[in-house]
Amino acid sequence: MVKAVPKEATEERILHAAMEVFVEKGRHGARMQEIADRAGINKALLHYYFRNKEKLYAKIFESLIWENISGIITLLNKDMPFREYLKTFISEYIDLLARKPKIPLFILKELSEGGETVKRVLKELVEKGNFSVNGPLEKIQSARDRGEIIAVDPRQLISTIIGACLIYFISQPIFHTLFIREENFNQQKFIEERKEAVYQIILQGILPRSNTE
Amino acid sequence: MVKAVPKEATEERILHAAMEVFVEKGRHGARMQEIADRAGINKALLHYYFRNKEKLYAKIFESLIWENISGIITLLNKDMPFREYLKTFISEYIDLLARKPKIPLFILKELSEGGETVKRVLKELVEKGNFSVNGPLEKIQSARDRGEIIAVDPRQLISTIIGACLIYFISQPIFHTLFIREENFNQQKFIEERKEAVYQIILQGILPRSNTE
DNA sequence: GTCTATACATCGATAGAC
DNA sequence: GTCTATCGATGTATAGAC
Repeated sequence: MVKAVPKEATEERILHAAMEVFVEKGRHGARMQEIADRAGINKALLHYYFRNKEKLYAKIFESLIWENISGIITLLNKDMPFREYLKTFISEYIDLLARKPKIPLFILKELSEGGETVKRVLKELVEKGNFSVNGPLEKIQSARDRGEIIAVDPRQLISTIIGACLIYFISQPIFHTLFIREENFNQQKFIEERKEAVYQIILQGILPRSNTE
Repeated sequence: MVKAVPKEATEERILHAAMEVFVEKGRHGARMQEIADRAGINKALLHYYFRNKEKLYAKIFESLIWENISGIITLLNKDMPFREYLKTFISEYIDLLARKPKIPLFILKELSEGGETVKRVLKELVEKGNFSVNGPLEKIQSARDRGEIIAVDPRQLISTIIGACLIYFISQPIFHTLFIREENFNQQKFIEERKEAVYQIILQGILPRSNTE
């Protein structure tokens, strides 16, 4: 037990480097050489730990999509009064996106290109993961039954919320190009404002109205 | 002038094939061989028309992002009463997405990976394109001044609308996996419902309320 | 487990005939 | 303009020493 560095050190370093490179460059743009370099090893060792690029990619994609989906579903399954539920979800999901802004675009693009590996992982994810969206769907349904919100299709509502949260992070380059003129744009501040803006428009959008128009 | 097929035929076929392949496989996943095959020619001819892969890619990316951005901005610049404006934008933008669902994800991913070519094209787009979002921003501002809608940051509002329209199309595989249980899900119908859902939640979200809570 | 050296495959690009 | 054949570069994967 003299070793200060645990056995897993190398494997962990590889996985960490691989995740960076795959997310930055995509499945095909990623180079084994670059992954090896960032992990501080050589290519041969990559193949010793993970037989080939495909298997390494699968590991990375699997862990990223798993982490992401379960993260969102966990947030969607929290139990609290509806308004607080909505506010908390938006706030925490945006925090999550701000921490790792490039993950969603990576996952979505890989899913849409949909090679065999991706399809397999997605299938396994559903079978093993036991991810159920029934909780959130029922939650919205019952808020609607209690008259807290108006009649909406829960799937539509969830789509809108997630889309509203996501858009800034996936469109950041084009958004900044088109909308930002300020020299020193305060991104931190904008993100905080975004939380409030999304919450307000969604909440007001589904609250019942006493006055008829 | 005996030739029935015009000179441009080959070049057009190449561009068409290249667009398909680049959009499906991405910049690095695309293969010159596959482009040649789909265009019904051989690799050498590809290099005869477009010196190399980079230039071919640039052409495709350029035309796609130009078409897309100017499409959205054109929709955003229509002149009509605010409610109708909102409804029309959402409806027509979703129609546009339904027609070419894979383009946005392609553009967003390429932008985020941001190689030199992409940066150059984006820069040229802004300089030459003279794309101004001032129109839409002022439109929202004045609707707000007239009291038709409540006080909102126009940039936040536009982001929310676009995110809400976009989300279904970019997340289609995962959305279907998680939310669709029906054997014969009617996508056409869902998209039509989506238009109405987005319009309603956004409109209600920004309408003034007479009753205070 | 980790390295160097190298085999093997693929792909972008070019030469040269027609 | 279009083709076949081939080069050269790059990238994945393996052999074999330590």
